[in-house]
Amino acid sequence: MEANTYNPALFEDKWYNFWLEKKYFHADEKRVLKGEKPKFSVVLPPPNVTGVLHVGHALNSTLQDIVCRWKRMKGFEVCWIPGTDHAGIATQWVVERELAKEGLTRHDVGREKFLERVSKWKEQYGNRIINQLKKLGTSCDWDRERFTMDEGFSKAVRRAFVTLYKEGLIYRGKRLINWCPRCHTALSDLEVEHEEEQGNLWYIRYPVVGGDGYIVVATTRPETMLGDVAVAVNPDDERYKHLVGKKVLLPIVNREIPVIADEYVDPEFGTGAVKITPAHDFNDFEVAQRHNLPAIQIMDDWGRITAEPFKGMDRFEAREAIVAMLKEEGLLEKVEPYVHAVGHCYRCKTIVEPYLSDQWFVKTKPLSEKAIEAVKTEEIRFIPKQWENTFFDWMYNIKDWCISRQIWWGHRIPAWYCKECGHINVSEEAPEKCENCGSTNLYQDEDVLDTWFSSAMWPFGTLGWPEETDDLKAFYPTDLLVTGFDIIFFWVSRMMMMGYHFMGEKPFSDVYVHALVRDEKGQKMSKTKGNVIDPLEMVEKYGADTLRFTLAALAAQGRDIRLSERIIEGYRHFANKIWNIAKFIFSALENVEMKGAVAYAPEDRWILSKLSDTIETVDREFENYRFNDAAKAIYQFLWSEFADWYIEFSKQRIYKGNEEEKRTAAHVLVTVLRDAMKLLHPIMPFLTEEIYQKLPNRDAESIVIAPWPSIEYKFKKDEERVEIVKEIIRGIRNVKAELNIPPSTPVEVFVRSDNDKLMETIGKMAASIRQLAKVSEIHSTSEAPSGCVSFFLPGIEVYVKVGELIDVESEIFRIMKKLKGIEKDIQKLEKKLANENFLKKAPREVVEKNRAELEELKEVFEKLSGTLQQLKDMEIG
RNA sequence: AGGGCCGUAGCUCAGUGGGAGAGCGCCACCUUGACGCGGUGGAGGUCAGGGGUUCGAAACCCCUCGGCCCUACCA
Repeated sequence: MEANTYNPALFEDKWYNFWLEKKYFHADEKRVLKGEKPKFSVVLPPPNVTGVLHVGHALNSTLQDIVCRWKRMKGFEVCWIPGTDHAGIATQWVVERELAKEGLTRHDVGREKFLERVSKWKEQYGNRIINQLKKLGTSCDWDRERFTMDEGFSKAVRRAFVTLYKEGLIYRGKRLINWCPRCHTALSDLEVEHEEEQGNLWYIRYPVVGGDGYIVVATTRPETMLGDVAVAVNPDDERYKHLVGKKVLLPIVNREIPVIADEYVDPEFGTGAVKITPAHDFNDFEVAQRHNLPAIQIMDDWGRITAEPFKGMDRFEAREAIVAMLKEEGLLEKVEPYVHAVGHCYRCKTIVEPYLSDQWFVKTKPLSEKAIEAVKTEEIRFIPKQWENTFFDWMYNIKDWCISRQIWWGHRIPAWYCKECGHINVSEEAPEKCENCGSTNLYQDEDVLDTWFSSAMWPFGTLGWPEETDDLKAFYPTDLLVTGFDIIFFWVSRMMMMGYHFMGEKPFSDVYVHALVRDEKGQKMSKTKGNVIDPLEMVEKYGADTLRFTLAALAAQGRDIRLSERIIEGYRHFANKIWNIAKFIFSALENVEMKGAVAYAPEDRWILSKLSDTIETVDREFENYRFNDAAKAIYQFLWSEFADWYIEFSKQRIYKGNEEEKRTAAHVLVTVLRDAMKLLHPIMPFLTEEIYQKLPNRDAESIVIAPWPSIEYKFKKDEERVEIVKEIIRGIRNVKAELNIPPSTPVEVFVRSDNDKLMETIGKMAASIRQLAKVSEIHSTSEAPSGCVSFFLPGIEVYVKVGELIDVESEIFRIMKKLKGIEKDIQKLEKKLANENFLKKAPREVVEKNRAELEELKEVFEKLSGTLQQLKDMEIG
């Protein structure tokens, strides 16, 4: 404790390594199974292996760590399982980009070599984010670390797939899906981001066959007309009734297509006539099915046109070309600017294409029911509750989930096709022969599963499923999930579906949905905007504890966090303050013999009582995931109560007291410090350990496993009396400040009170009052002395003798100002208490409180008026 | 189009039916034996605006304005 200022770099790594060596974070399933300890289990949302730690991760893991460390100290066997996600599309993309630098594509190197390359990449960088988490102090059970593609997990995934397939909940079919022509894979509905974009509505004339004139259709995608199979109108639309059943000639292609009637068409929009392109539009696909129309594909999987006369042209080039050709032929009636939502790939932002292809799907409706029920009955709770709506909204409208991806990095679909009979063999291990015809001529499906399919199994896959492990028995279901709202659909709801289906039980009890971390202007942080705050840089500059405390202090429920380096810097002051509190206490201990009896002074009971209140508050706020309130309570206690008042009080005895007084003060200092460090440990693990280790009253090998403090002290009366002493000191300082008397000028003080207990407390604390308010002497008096400035507190009058220092005029001004304020309050209260409705309808205690307040104000008013009169007399005289 | 969130001190935000609060910033003063990353004292608010419910509203309801987000296949 030699250093004058807080320097976290000197001890953070040291203590983290110590904790790892001691295996404090390792959960013992046997202790739980034997009933020796209650369990508390959490799974860490696995970050992408490609990931680099950002503030969102920091917030996420800090909040979990706070709860886990708190529970650990409360005696729970805490099992917090970390790991990483293989992040199929994202990871593949990173490696493909590397290849591209060498001028290669994945197809050039081939599947096997490519996968080797990805694995190598994962070996090299996959643990980066895990190591970064450790810098933050994360207390995960690293012995249980998992990866969504490790051997056990792969087995779990195959088991789940096969089971769902046999139950008819997974099927294969040719459907229209979202396709990313750049990533070259199918995407689920969720992986498509819709963004408003400025486009056009092109009005195109389709000549009516065997008649005169045209039917005009409006479209945002003229290039798809090559695949049109009909024109649809609303059946009730009088304008077009005569045309239904007739044919029109599709321009450029010169194909005759029917005019059909379908409810789907909105007569109000555009011309009320819609071109139908089943292979390239989701709505059109459905219309076509209702009318038994074929789907004509005119684009390949790279987004290139396959139909003449534009074969080989990119979809957007083709749009220009077709519009130009239509214009030339006089078939383009008009063009209107039009804003519409366009789907983009969530990974590479390429515009996605509805694409007709063979894919695997999960039937989600049957799986969703139990999950919905669980949230309804609060078997699973969302915190804050408002997120339930988001969850329900999606679950009620859930659609089948496309789980096949045309990439290589991921869990390969365990399906083998028979070349002889076409049968699909689905099994966990590669079959030797076709189960239908016995042929050995089999080949495996090329596709892999959506990454979210495996992460949906995270809460039980990490515990060893499908084996019936002790871990599963001890730790499933987990207790808490902490995550961001952006993956409620992707991940949270799917874990619920899978958890109930395979475990027959919920995967977790509480889902705490945390905020999004924005920059100080409220904008999302992004590398392109350059407004990111790098948590590791912050750890280096200010310490992990400071960053953690900042995040906790800002984590109010249901609101985004605006973070700036300035705020983090501000909270380092708090860490520094704690450092200095400890420094003072350790130096105070040097000259004290701790053995022997102690006798509490009033201020001792006061701070111990406050400590108990704080323990109560912190416990409650942690229980309710109100991290900001817990942080605030500790901050307030340590700084505003302990440092500002108690430590100042204690100096009287530490520096000037007899042996017993010194010992008592030291004893209380150390008790409060220890318990306060424990309260703070979940939020600031390193600093609290550093201090705890130096405490003479340490009650465990490490604060990590130290018992959570209990509520032992309740001295309400002492608490109240010491509060009044504080008010006296504050009042004297205030008088000096307002009368422009330098704070250091000693003054004489008289107090008058009928409250013997209070007078006794004042007597005991006289030395503190003299020192802290710079008072020369404090006397008890039975009547108001003259030549004094006075103020009044509940049950006591205080007179400050200012003698010739007094400036009568400014004191008169001061009192008049006060009287004015009091008068206003009295009037307000009198009016309230004159209101019969208030007296009749308000609860009695509220009325009583108001009455008492009024009485008190009236008393003070009278006393102050007396003083004022005295002063006025002095002025005249 | 539907849904949600937010608007409180200069800034960032707590506060959800009975006294308008915190941190930072600001002003003045202080080399007080842990800390100037400190101490003491202080200034500062029509709780976005309007209406309603209530004895009583920053809080509950409705409307308006302003900011943000999510969901959705309207060509």
